[in-house]
Amino acid sequence: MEKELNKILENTLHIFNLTHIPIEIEIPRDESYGDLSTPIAMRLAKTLKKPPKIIAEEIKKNIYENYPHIFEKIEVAGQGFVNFKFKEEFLLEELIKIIANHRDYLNFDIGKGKKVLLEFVSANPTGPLHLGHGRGAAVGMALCNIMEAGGYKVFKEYYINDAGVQIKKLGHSVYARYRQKLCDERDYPFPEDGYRGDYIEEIVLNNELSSLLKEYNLCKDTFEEISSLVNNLSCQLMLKDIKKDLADMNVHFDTWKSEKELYDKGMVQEAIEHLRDKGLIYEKDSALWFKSTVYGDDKDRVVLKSNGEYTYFASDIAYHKYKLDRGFEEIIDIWGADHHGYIPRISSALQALGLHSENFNVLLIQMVTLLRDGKPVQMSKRAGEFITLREIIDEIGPDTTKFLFLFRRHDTPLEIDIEKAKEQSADNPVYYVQYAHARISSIIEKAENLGVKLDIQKIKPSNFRLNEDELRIVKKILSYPMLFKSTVKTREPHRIAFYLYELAGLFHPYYHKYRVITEDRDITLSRLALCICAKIIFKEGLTLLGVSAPDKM
RNA sequence: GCCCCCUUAGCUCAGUAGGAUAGAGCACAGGUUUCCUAAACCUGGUGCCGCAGGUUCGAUCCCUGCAGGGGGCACCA
Repeated sequence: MEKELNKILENTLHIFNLTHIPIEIEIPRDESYGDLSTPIAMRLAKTLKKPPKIIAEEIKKNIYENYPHIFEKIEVAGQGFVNFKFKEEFLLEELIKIIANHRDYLNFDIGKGKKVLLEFVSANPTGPLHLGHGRGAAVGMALCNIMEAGGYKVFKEYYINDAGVQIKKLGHSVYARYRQKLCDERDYPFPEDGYRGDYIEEIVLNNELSSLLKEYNLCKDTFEEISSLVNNLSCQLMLKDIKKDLADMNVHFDTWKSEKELYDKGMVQEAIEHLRDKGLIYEKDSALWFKSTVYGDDKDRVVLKSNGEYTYFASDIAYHKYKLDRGFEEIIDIWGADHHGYIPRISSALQALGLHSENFNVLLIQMVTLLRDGKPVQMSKRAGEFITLREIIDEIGPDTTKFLFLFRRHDTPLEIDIEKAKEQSADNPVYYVQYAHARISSIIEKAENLGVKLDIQKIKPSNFRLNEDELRIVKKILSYPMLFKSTVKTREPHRIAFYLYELAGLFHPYYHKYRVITEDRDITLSRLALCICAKIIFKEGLTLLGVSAPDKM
């Protein structure tokens, strides 16, 4: 609907010898202002040196004359808005088009095949995923689906931080627990900064670890002797759990990139050399520094410490270089909001490597707090007391978990009330939306059983009989493209979730007020068409969010 | 001290890349089931959009300052 208006406005402005004018179209707040509206006359007032109302009148007159079959009413209002009300017939034609070819309606070519690397979750494999990771996973997966529907080519990658001291701590913790549990050495010292969570014990008691270490005598060999083996195995087992959590959330990655591999293949050194060749690396206090200030960072950053070790930032540079080397044109990283301070330095590195800053985007994911009985559940990672993503998925199910993660802008803190999430009531938006889909499915099924079937080839707008409530739903459905485009542009998946919630909020009352299957054949077919369309949208939206769209509940 | 984010109805939050008279849900009160799924629906009313300036035809939205809340500052990861 907005696409047609856009074209019409473009043609109209062309008549006035105006080309390449950005056309804004919006849905007016108040229904009485029409279906769509444009403030274009106010925009043009300056260039044309005419009052906006005069311009608006000219636009109105012109469109009225040339497109009498599309508009019911065109009005000039306010300071110069042009408000459009479509003819019912036009709206219904649009509806039929959706049913006839919904892929065409739901997919867009905003990205024009642009290759995007989307990196998300990337949690250190030193413990189970927590809620924040889950939120990042949900947002990442949804964003990927959305951008692909928007014509981008998106690759999803998980970066495994398996090279640093954290992995050593993990291995050391596992080793110490092993001595304590399986070697009868209850007093074996546990590393002070080790990981104390129960999951360490689970790794130790896991038969897989024991069997993999059969050839070694862990009770005799010192940690130093077998550390690399234990570190590695612990990391592998941890990753296995992480992969399972993500798989159960239906989150999948195209590639899992290991940090350790970057070192083993000399890519870290290579990346630093590359920057050195560009004159962006210098030595100070026997350390190597990257001139990130050249690209707007507050201060230069160390890449090679004076003790000869690379910083975490060094491997990050190498990793992001690797992203570019594979030909990706846009880099999107999804991070916890506590990492926001890293944006300038990574952005600097990418710019130094030749990427324009607008092609690097970071989505920051804010904290998730869990409420039980209305009170926040205290979490402390050091003491090993925290609620894992796994526990929440098991308790409230993956669909609810994902939807709740996506029912808020990603950069604002989120509270999840676990009692409410389990309630499966109106407090729980995911059920509200899914239920609308299930209800529609049930209606369509019933109609089929009664032998009522919509023949899309034969149906014409003149067959339709839709009332005011129904037209409101039709318009909401027809506004999907606008919503979708804004979601792609802003990279804010929550907009889809809110849209679906609003659509469900129109459908449920409608369902309650009217019956779809009636004695009147035309009315039945009309309403059925509306239902089929709504179902297409619910299904699409939920799928984009990674949430299931059940036919029965 | 410096940087980032947040501040909208009693509560939780939207607000369509600057538009018209700022919206939902919850909570609270009352009601609805012979009917395609009651996990639903209907009827009730609320706002110094944190404060103060600025930009302009127009600001909840952009800029500056201030206040309150959260997060971050490293040759940690």
